[in-house]
Amino acid sequence: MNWSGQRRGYHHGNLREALIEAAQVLIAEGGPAAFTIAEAARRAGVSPAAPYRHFRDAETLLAEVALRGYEHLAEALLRAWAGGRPTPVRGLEAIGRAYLNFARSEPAFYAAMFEARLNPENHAGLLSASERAFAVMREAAEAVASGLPKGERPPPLMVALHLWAMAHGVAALFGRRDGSRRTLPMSPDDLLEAGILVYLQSLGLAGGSLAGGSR
Amino acid sequence: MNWSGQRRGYHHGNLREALIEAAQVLIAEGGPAAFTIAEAARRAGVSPAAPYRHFRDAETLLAEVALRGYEHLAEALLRAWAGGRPTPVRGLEAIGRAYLNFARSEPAFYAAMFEARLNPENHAGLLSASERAFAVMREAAEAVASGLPKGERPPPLMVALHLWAMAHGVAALFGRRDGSRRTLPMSPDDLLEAGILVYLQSLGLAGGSLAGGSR
DNA sequence: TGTACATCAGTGAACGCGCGTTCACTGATGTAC
DNA sequence: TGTACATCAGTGAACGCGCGTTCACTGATGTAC
Repeated sequence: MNWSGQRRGYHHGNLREALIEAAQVLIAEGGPAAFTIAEAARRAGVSPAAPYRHFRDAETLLAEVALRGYEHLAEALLRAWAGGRPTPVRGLEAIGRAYLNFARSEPAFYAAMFEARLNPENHAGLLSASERAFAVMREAAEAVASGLPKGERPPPLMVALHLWAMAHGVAALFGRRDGSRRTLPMSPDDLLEAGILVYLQSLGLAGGSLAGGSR
Repeated sequence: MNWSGQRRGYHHGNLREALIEAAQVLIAEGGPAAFTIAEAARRAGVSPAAPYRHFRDAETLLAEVALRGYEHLAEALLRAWAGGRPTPVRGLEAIGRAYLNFARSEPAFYAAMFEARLNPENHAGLLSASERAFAVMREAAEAVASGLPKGERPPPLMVALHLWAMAHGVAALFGRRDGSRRTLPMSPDDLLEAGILVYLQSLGLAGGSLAGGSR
């Protein structure tokens, strides 16, 4: 075994992981289109044929990055939710922040998940992994809704979808760190947080005046 | 001149437009990565060198598609807004619908605009074109805000950004017509409309109960 | 109306490139005995 | 502990491919006179 990532001669020891990491670097630098098997192999210090011992083809490697992305996102959202403590509303806001933060701090995962145009049918586990991530938002929406009087409860699934859409929209439009980012009068974080607050207030949660500022 | 698009011998007559259209078909089929100058030339019935009489390089052609996309989007949003008639709130909802509809009915424009990773600095006019599209949302948000008592007005720019983010999020996550689309208990249109309604209600507009349904 | 000519949008051949993938192979690893 | 051997993760050379782009060229167009 090779636990520190150094080469040690003919056998790499950890090539599968090294290739995934190299792919992430390439994707983070230039999007899914910038990832090639040949370049990933080069960066892992290995011949261009070596990756085929670990992945059927290039798209399979890309799908593995996307899969791990969904898993990491699910973990991050679950951590942010924190079982709905201190309150479900706070938890929902934290989920939004975590989503945005994930998009920014893991651009390779994010791009593999949402910009690579992978067909989930061709990659076992991709769809279910994305569903596990969404399930966290759904759970949060259900907890929030259940805090409302029975006659005033919005459909939790709808609330979860709105949360996802708002977080995704802010992340996609304003969350990029690179040059394509637009200048804004407020940080993406504040923008998203304000959006979630406005939305939740409408449901009878997260009271307080909104006029005149985002916080 | 050639007003019907047929070739007529050595000179194409309308190659620039034919290339842009071919590019759109390719992008609609497989995203920005599926667009190549060579294939666009082939589809326009022309040698691979011909495009260089009209575009400096491949990225410039792609940027032209994105530019036109922003222009078409601005037009579509302006039409939907309709000067804020019958009411600003209705106009804002119509803008949301139009945005979503644009993403669906013009997948090539949409992908060139948001998935091609074009740097606006490298393509004159791109940034300002996107700003013109956003200006419509901003105008709508200002009209909506000005209908509120002075002390309760949210920052119109923030409202416009929230609208954009929500519409973009729904379009990106659920608006695709292809296989990567997730199954939903409601149409993307209804989802977005409900989201906008919930949001606006919080601002003291668009009254009515939201519990139990999306409309 | 006819002709000479400048313009310029096309051609087609060629280039170098990097990619994905396959193949027979080789050498390191680890296990059975 | 030592040895034979199966396994399998690597090599490196090769392939065919399609791309972006350049170049000298050609032929259609339209304008000046």
